[in-house]
Amino acid sequence: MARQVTGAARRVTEAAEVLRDEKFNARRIELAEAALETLGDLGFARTSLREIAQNSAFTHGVFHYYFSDKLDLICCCVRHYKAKCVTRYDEVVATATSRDELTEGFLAKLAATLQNEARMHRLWYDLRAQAMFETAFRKDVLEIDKSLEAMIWRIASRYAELGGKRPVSSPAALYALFDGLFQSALLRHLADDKTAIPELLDEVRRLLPTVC
Amino acid sequence: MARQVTGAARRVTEAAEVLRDEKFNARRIELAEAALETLGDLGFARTSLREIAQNSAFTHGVFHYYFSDKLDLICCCVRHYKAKCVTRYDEVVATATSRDELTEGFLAKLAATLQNEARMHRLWYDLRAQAMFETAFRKDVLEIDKSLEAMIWRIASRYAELGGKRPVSSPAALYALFDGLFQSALLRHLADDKTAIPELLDEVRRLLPTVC
DNA sequence: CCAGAAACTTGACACTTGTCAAGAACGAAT
DNA sequence: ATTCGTTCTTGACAAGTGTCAAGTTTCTGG
Repeated sequence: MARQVTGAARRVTEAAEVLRDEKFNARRIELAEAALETLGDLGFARTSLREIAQNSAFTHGVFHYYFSDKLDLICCCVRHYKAKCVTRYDEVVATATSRDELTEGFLAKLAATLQNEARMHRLWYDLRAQAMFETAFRKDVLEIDKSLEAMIWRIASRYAELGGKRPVSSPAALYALFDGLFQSALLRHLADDKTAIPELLDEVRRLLPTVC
Repeated sequence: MARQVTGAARRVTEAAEVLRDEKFNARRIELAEAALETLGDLGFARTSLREIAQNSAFTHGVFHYYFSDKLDLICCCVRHYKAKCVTRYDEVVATATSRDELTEGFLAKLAATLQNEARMHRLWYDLRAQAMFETAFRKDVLEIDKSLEAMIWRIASRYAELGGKRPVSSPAALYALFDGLFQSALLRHLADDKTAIPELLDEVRRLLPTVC
């Protein structure tokens, strides 16, 4: 019986531990989300923990309580950010029943992303560049890159399938192409170039049938 | 005669002024080159004027003497850096007499660049990302981007010409494609991925005949 | 209700940063 | 040789940085 009790007691403590862990992790994500706001505004180079704290409901000490250091925080931000991005086009891919439908759905989301989430995306490009200098970022960044490549590949495959074809180039080349176009359009958009978005859409509209 | 003297005198002072300006500019470039060393090592975020000075033969004060502020210095670096890059493949384009020759020349230079100038290129990607946050960089970065696009276009046009064809996509799309591939290969190369360079070469070798 | 743990705040630390002023070294014209 | 403008060095300043320890509040199990 003593054994049962200790067993039950251990289960309870373990459950409590799990709960605490979850709460801890949920808080980390809250903090990461708050940090992303400032990071999107200022970029990695100009963002300090105090600035993050000031633009949020938290004090700068909390960040040190939940993260071992600044890099740990940023890494958590990057990882969290990933989850949001990768599924962006999945619904379009799942519901589209024709090439045109897929094209228009994709383009609409593309334009909306560029318009409304420019800050987050410039942060992504910033962090990807930082990963070339900072070893600590590399693993996460490479992983996200792979996920994005897979995301593009899902779109292209579906598009090809709807036309009874197969994509003509590799996942890597396709991702490079779309990522490059998006990056360039983003920069131009941020530089107040009103033609950036329409020209990106034109380009993609023209490109899709030739690559898939 | 008095007029001639003052005219001559003015010519002399003007000549002296031009000389001084040239000397001043030459010094600025020296300093920019020294700064590029450290920037390539540490990236924009972690590079301070003092660090630049310590890794060079100069003291940190000189930089303030020749540049109005840090951004001015970095801008000068970016502009100077541009001149080097844009002509990298011109010789290959000019001398190649067949598609194969052009391909192999291009690939060789591509591999060498990735191998030997990784530091400078990661700096470029860093600065391009910074331009999304820092207005002061945008003009120069957009200009360099245009030059690089033109550079890729020269290669593609020549390649197409040698096959009696024309490139099938726009300059923008072609640049996006190659830039995206290069950027991804660079990150992998810096992460000690030995397959990065050969896989890039394979990809480009496969791609060239399909786009031109 | 209360003790002890968890969550958070505050303020201080050591250090780095960009900037700049004061002056030294240098060079050239008089 | 002296004077004057250019070039460069040095040291200082204020602001900002990541980090952390000490203390306060809040929560929670008994």
